[in-house]
Amino acid sequence: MVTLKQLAKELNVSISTVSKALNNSTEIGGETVKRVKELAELYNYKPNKVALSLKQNKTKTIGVIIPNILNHFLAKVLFGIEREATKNGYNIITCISNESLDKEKEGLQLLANGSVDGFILSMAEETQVNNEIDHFKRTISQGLPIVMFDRVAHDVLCDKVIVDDFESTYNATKVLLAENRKKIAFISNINDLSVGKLRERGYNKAILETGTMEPLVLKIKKKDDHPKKIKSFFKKHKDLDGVIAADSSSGIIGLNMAVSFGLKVPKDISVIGFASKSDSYHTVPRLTTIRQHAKTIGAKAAEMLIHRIQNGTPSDKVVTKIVKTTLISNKSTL
Amino acid sequence: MVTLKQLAKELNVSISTVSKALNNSTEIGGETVKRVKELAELYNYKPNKVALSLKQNKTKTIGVIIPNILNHFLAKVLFGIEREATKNGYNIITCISNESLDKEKEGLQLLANGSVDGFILSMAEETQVNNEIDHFKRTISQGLPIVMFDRVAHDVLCDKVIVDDFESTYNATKVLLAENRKKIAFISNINDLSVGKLRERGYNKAILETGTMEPLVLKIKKKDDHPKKIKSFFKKHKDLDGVIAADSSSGIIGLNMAVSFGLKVPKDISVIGFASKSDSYHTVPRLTTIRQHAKTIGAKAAEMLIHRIQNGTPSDKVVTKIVKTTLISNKSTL
DNA sequence: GTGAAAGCGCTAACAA
DNA sequence: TTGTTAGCGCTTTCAC
Repeated sequence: MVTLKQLAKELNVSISTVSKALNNSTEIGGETVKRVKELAELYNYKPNKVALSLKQNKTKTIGVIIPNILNHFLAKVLFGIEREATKNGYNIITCISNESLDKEKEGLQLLANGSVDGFILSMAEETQVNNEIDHFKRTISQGLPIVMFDRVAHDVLCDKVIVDDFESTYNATKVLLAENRKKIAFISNINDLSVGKLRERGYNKAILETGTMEPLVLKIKKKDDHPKKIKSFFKKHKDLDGVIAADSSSGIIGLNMAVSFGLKVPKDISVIGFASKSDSYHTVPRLTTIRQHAKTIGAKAAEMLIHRIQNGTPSDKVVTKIVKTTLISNKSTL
Repeated sequence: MVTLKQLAKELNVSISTVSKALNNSTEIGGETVKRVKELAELYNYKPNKVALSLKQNKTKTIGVIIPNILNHFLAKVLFGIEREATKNGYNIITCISNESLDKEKEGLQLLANGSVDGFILSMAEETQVNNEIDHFKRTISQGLPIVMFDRVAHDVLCDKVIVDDFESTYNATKVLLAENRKKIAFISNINDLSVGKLRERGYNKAILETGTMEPLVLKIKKKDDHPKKIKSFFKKHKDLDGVIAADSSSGIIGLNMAVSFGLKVPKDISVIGFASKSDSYHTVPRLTTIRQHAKTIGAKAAEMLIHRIQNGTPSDKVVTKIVKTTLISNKSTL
């Protein structure tokens, strides 16, 4: 890489002159500016990012700590973050915690050494289960702002972007009730997560409000064989006529399973699940889905963090943004 | 963040003494080392990464340029890269080209300013279609090594990690032929990509080798309604008894479509597709899949790049690694 | 209009 | 055993 020094030498001027010329300082004569710029262009000079970061004590880089990049929702949030960051001249360094508390801590530690100006993260499952939040607080008190999304810790004072999980399943359940469904189940493989619990509560509330129906919940563990679990659940409850799925795959598996049993969807049974558009293609008929607007969530989180970084917002002045879900009616409901 | 300077001041020693003490230099007396380490511990001192990078002229950071993070295969490769990188003390900065040539160039440019020690990338679709490779060559001649994976440019001299695309579909088609299938179609929504073309050729070869059968190919465009396209294709070819899908969703949609038509899988029709384990859950019966070992591909790519960075391998000495696919027989084939 | 010098945080050669 | 100094690449204040 060409440096200012080399340009200066070749032009027989000082380093500071070159620097000023390239930064369009009015101090430097027009002729000199021209000569400098031409040579810089010729050599494809780019200011060294590392030197700049050191000098200005900011990296224009955001640390993103994500529990699982194979989760379509989380990947899409990352996509949104990247886009917004790039738009604002920021890079992102990604750490994947793999749902592990230790890896999450490690990522935070590793980047809190001047590598990044702040963090965007969603808590690892293990972190939520153990309710560990000291490492977040420590990072913030070190002066590195955090924006949490989706799986957030309410006891950590920071900006947050969340989904209206409770309302989304409450409303979805209401839709099935309005279809006059009599036995609506709730299927979830994310029951250890805060968002999973909220979604279950939304469902429960709608069911209990009927006064006649009882919640019927299938909780699937990570290590289970998901299709198998769902299959036996269906076999056990032959009179099921509605399903609300809390995660992206249970709805798809559920619907396909129902079809394979010879049930007509949505005549015999309705299904609503959390899923993206491309996922909703994975069923015939197409799945009626709750969209979380993952990209918006990511973009919003990035926007909030960058705003905070650039304005030096006091760390006790925090905001929580709720991104509302949308119910997209496809052919798996009446 | 605490700096060496602050520690030195508080301890009444020089900065270099502190530095050496923390780096376990034998030059420094045991007592001093102890004092220094204790204070460093107390203040949770971490060497400033940026200063280190500047000093040592290497960042221990890898730039990853990926076309689309919502693609499960690519996301999984990224996962593999991240894991291997972290294992070796490297961070990754991710740029998403979104299949655009310009964004790919931009990402390369933006990070080739001292931000990273090298790149791992898969070409954007637009880049492949236009066959533009100058920006890669320029980056390499700047001294920044590149490792390409999956969608690679054969005319760029760099390390590569690829899949045995041709053989994978050739062999898969052979499997269906061995089942005595008489009308086997090939469905693809990635026909503009190098890998898509190779997969088609593998299928073609196997079909043509029968001497009696003709290739039957459905090419789906990005903007098409995929299920609709597949549906009408099935309607047009009622005697279809086998499907090879080149991408991760066509196989799933195809199988589910067949089931919804009342076909028995695999009795009436067999389906093989490229998909991950979690995707194969999205069909009933479970899809027989070609696994690409995405994580291995990512890990291998990272390993190769780091090796090259740390050993200063001459840029004309390159390696291509082929990661073989595996056919996982599930219930969508006999 | 141009240049010298300091300093961001760190390491390492050299001096004491 | 410890300290001084130079230097990584850059910006910016202050002299000239």
